[in-house]
Amino acid sequence: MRITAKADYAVRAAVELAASEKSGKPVKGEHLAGLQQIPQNFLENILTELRRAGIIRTRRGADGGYQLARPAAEITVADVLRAVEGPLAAVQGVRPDQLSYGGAAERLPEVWVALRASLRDVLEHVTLADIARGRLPTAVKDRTRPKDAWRPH
Amino acid sequence: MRITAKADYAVRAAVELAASEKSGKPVKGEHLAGLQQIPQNFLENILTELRRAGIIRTRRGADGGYQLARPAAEITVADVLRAVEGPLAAVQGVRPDQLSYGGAAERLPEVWVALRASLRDVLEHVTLADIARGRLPTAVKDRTRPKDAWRPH
DNA sequence: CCGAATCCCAACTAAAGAAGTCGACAAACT
DNA sequence: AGTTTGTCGACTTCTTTAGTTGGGATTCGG
Repeated sequence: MRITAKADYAVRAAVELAASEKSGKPVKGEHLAGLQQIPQNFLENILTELRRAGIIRTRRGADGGYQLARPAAEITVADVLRAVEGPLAAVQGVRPDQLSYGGAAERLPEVWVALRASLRDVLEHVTLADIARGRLPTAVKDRTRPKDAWRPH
Repeated sequence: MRITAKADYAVRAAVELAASEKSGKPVKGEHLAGLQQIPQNFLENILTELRRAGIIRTRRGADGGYQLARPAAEITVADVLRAVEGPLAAVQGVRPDQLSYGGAAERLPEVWVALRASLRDVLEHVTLADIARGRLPTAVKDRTRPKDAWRPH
């Protein structure tokens, strides 16, 4: 249940691209790395994966750089995470809908499926534009509101 | 966002213990391993962690074995997962409530907190008794009902 | 009190994943 | 042509995962 550095970097970089979407100009790797304090070489590896997934577009040469391939309001955090890690939730590398257990644990897969559904509830509804603009959707706000949401559990 | 073999084994073993709760007798490691097809030595390591976390009780010698330390209806899946892995969600090992980013990603921690909250929504409401008896709470059922919850995403 | 059954614990290992780094190469612009 | 920038594969280092092994400590039945 951990979010890796790679996944975190991917989202942060994508959000920065969302923020400079209106300029229309590509952002250079070096600049992007500086904005979010991410090791540049590592970041460029990640950006290449995002390009292969069709999330960003790139240009080489002077005046080159990275930019979103689609409007920021149409790219969700789930899209970015799936591009750099695989499926959102997996048990020992297997997707929860393909599991089958015997004995008393027979109904356990349903729990894993529900878990995945609740991840999707959040991740598929927050767009890069939402984060960049600081206007998070109610699906998120409602879940951060309860005082104990911020408890260090 | 993956559930490790260890976490999966821990929950399955705990559910089996829940199922034989009424017998009042401890279940042997070898038997438990057989029931869920888990490597016995590895399982016993895990069970020791569960004991140290106060989730199960053990007895040695002939007639020894493992049993739940509290009623199965009072132990949630989240309890078991926290016992064997750390906190439910962490970004690069840091709990989401302690993060802070600059630039356009400033609001990103709220997304991670919402994510964790939605994990808790499921995991803190399903008990071992629920799974063993096959009666999952509505918090889970509602999330497995939509047809696309089982889609291979 | 002896011996068998059972859990306890620390140490070890092999394989994979995480987090980067590096250097040569390919495209684009001036 | 030459500089700027992204592309790609290979490599490294460290940690985690998924176990295994072997001896030690408890408990019980006889």
